Amino acid sequence: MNVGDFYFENFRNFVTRMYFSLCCPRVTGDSFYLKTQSNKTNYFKVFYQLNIIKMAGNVKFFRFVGGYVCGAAVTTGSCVAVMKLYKDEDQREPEKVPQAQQEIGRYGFPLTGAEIRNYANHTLSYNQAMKTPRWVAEHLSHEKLLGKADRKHCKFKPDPSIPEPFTAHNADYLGSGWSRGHMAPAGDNKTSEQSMAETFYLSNIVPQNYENNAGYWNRLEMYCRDLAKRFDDVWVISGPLVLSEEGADGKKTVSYQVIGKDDVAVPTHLFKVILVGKEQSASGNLTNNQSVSETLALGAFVVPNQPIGFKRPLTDFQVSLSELEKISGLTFFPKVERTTPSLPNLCDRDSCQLMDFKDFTLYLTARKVGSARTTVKLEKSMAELKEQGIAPDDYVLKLYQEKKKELENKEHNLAHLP
DNA sequence: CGGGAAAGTAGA
DNA sequence: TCTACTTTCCCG
Repeated sequence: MNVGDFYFENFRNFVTRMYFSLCCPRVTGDSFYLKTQSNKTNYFKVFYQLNIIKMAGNVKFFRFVGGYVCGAAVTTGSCVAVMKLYKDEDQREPEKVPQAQQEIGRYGFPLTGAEIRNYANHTLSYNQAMKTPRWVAEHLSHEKLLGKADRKHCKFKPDPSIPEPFTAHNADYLGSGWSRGHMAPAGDNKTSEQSMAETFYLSNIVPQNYENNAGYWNRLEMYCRDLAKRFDDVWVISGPLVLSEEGADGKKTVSYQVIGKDDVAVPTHLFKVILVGKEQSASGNLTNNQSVSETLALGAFVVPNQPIGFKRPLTDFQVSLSELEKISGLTFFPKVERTTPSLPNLCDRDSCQLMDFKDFTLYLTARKVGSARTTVKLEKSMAELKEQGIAPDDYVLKLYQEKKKELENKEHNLAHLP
């Protein structure tokens, strides 16, 4: 789905909601919608702010709805036309609802907000009660991981497409003791500023333990990106879990912290399902008797939302797909054939080995050396590496020497300014 | 790569 | 003078 279609989905959702709130105000009971329903001017104002501005510069949107709809809405300043369109649409295709259901549903059934939401490079379903995503899906490929989009230019912010009563805010997280953990990682979106910025919407964020986020989970995300070098396609679905705990009395209880004024749910665990496609080294096309599922391999992982050291291999946290589906309430990749035998295990086809302490520390050092702004900081990074008993590899050494020259020149010039 | 907090600045 | 935002510095 392109960006225009994405905006159109928001537009359609919004119009549908407004339509329902106009029809049955007593049922919605929602101040946000009630406030607007009795005042057409105000209604249009909100409508305009939320939707038209976003779509104004988008040619694809105009094409999608046939141009005249949006044109009419904008030029006449009336949403009646838009609503009428949807009404007419409904009348063209009358739903055959049984009599009993017609009465039960006279004022509509509850809305969950769990509908699929599409962004430039990720797709998610939101949980309006938890104020976190239910799941976030991505497709990784070698090409899409190239680029130089920088997370320093991004800001965490509420997702504008999530209704205000159901969204988390930055204030919920700040000072809470929990970090804002991406489900679709920023690092998977180096190719586009736009798609990276969208991963910073709080609809893609869950409260995550700092050390877990920067450490084990970070390395798991790196492993996924590494897979994209060896497989043509990598699909990743990530999300939060709240799992039960058995007390001393043997009773099982689900208990989880909530943070901030919005009561954002802190997950006890995080899951990640990884499905890989054809291996890049594979020569030739599929043979006729090779089924699609044979070219796929899958791994499902459940990781506690707490610090996890380097000693724990990823396979410690692997679970069967059916087990994860049972505890998450989700069915993953429903279009994949589920005939026996089950899908090949990712950890049989690939290593499932995360970066070890030495390589990870070298990687972090390379990052720090590359971004050092003074020679003091530069030397400090190298000293820290030595303190941890790790000798710099060729790559770090080369980066260090280049950066050292660069900074010495800069600081020399600065010291001799008139 | 993954994050945060303190310090500094602009505006009411 | 207080608040809100940006810049700078910091951590694993």
